[in-house]
Amino acid sequence: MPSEPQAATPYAVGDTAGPPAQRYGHRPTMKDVAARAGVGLKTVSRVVNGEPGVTADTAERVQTAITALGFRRNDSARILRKGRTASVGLVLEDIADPFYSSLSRAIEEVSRLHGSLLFTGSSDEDPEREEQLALAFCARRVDGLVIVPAAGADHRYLEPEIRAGIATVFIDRPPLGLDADTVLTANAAGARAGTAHLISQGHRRIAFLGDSPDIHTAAERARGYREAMAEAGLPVHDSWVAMGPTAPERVEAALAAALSGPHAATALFCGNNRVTVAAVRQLRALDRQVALVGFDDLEFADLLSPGLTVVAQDPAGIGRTAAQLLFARLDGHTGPGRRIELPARLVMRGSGEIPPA
Amino acid sequence: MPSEPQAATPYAVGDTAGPPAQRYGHRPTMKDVAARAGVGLKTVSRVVNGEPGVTADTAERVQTAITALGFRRNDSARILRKGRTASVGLVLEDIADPFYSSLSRAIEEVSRLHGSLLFTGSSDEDPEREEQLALAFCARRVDGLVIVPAAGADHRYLEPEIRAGIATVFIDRPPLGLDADTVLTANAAGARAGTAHLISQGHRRIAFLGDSPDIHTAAERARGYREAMAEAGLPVHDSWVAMGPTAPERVEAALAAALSGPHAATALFCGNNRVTVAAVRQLRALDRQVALVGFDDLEFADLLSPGLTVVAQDPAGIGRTAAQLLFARLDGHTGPGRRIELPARLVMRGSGEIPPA
DNA sequence: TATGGACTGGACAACGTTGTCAGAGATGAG
DNA sequence: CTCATCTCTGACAACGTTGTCCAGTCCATA
Repeated sequence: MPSEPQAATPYAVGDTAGPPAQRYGHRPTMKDVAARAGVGLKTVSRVVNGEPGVTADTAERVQTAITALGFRRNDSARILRKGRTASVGLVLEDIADPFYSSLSRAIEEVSRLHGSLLFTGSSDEDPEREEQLALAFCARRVDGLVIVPAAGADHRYLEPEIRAGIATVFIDRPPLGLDADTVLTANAAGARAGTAHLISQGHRRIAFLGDSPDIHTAAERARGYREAMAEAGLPVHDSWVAMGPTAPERVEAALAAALSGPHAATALFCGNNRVTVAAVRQLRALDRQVALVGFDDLEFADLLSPGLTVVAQDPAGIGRTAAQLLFARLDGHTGPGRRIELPARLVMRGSGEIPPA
Repeated sequence: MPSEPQAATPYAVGDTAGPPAQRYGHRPTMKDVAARAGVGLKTVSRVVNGEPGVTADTAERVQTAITALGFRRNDSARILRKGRTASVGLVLEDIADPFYSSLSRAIEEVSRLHGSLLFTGSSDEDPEREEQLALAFCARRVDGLVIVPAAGADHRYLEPEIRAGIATVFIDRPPLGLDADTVLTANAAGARAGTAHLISQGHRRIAFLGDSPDIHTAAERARGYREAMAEAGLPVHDSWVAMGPTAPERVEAALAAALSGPHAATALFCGNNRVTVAAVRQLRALDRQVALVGFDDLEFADLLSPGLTVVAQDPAGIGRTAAQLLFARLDGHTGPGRRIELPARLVMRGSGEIPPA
């Protein structure tokens, strides 16, 4: 079984001793192709790139040599020479999260249309790792960056990069200390709509369980919740609001607190999909039917009983929009950062329509 | 709004006219740093790479110049010189599919420990796109490739690449026409176990709904199903087996066929998660309680009623194992391709334990 | 036959980095 | 004081590609 060494410095080219390029069992270069075809180096380049100025006859000789040697153009060298890398870096929280993987896919699609490849890295909500990843991408001279900011990250570290021309778009959460293109969901409005929906079903005591308030989306959703409550003239009891890490045990504790005591809530607004999943599991375990609206849609939401009422985001839309902003900059657009908010959509499936007990 | 041009050639560096490197608002190079610090070029290189042989005093002058100019080493050039790129390419079917995104995350983690960055691309089950992506990664001189073969792809196109030293690992499905490291789930065994479980619950007429038989995993799972049936001495009626595209409408039709007529099946084995989701939805719509076992676990499987019995794969394990094989090769391991099969696990949650009607 | 133009092919420098090697000072021994 | 040794530094070539530019060839025309 392979071993598992610690990386000295993550994201740095490993320091192999000895002469360079040794580990490749010799890669033929254009020079080799030229020698074999009996033509000049530049002629090979022309053939490879489909440039005009080569006789059909010569071109064919070159082609033959290329396939015979198994030549493949070295894009590293090409990149070095041309200055554009046709690649984009994507830093997000966790590619295994369906929300981010949908988003990633949308970015990939748009990138493909523009001929770009995609580097992806997960920050795990760690600002240091976000920075390492983003800067490693910059060192590779990606043309652009798409970043889901980690909680608490200060993005001024990107200033030299952006000045140097790396197009940068932030998604899901705004950057800190920087003006840049940003694509967000209308988190507060969505949460307000979700909460208002519960109120319209007759609920007066509604709990909010969300992620840490230093995560922008979590804070915004909490704000929307409070606004909706205030708008309806409803008080918010301390025991109803829990914000912090979303590990299932934490959610269970928060849920137990919210649903007990003299001020027991009759409905639940869950700040993200992890909370929703944990809460639904816990309610199932407790065998309690409590009204619930979650932020973020889930694949099986319609198959639960009752179906899960959610405030759905549009991850693919966010990704697509972000990528479009990015490539617009790469195509020459300049100007101050644009901020686009995509609406969230209330999807009623039953759990949010349970009346107060 | 940004425009959406068609890419001339996907994954090729865009042809910008004019002198190269123009779009960067000048990136300082080591030469610039050297000039500013009043030292030689190589000294800057030494400082940047932490090589010995530089006085603390000189090093500090260089550091100052670096931060003043916002210098960042150009890894493209470094790569060109050193020959190793510290990057890995991952080609899979669809990064938005939770199975593949978990897998991707695991590969990313191992890569990070080895100091490598990850290129990701989705083939959408199109062999041509798979090849385009893989070769584009090779042109960037990734050190290694991890590939989920698209249905019907012939992988001999990779021979020159592998000969040239690009470590290659196939996952989820074996390569065609090539000997290489491969990490698979024990698909047939898993499907056999799942089917046998239904049989042990008293079912005699069990349907199999799966993906196209030219997808290796689908074929293997079908084989496992047939083996289990044969082992129990049970016939397999034609109307029970449907293999093909997994769009919901197709699944609905197949399911209707399997559950009707004189040979109506009493239980269902679903060949992958997309089929399972479609089938569960359809059964719900028809309001029928039919025994069901699915291949692949689903996030909410325990929250359905009844809970979903599945044959669970271990995507993270597959990804981790594949990445370990890959880096073992990069660390010098040679020899013929290794083939590792990871077991699938039967998880009983209720839907597979419904008795025959 | 000479001349011009169109076309083809190749020599050369450059992209930004790193490996090699040799030079410049400083230090110590004889 | 000289020579050897050691430490630090920098000049230079090379990685594989592409842009520039010039030289040669071929044909048609004056």
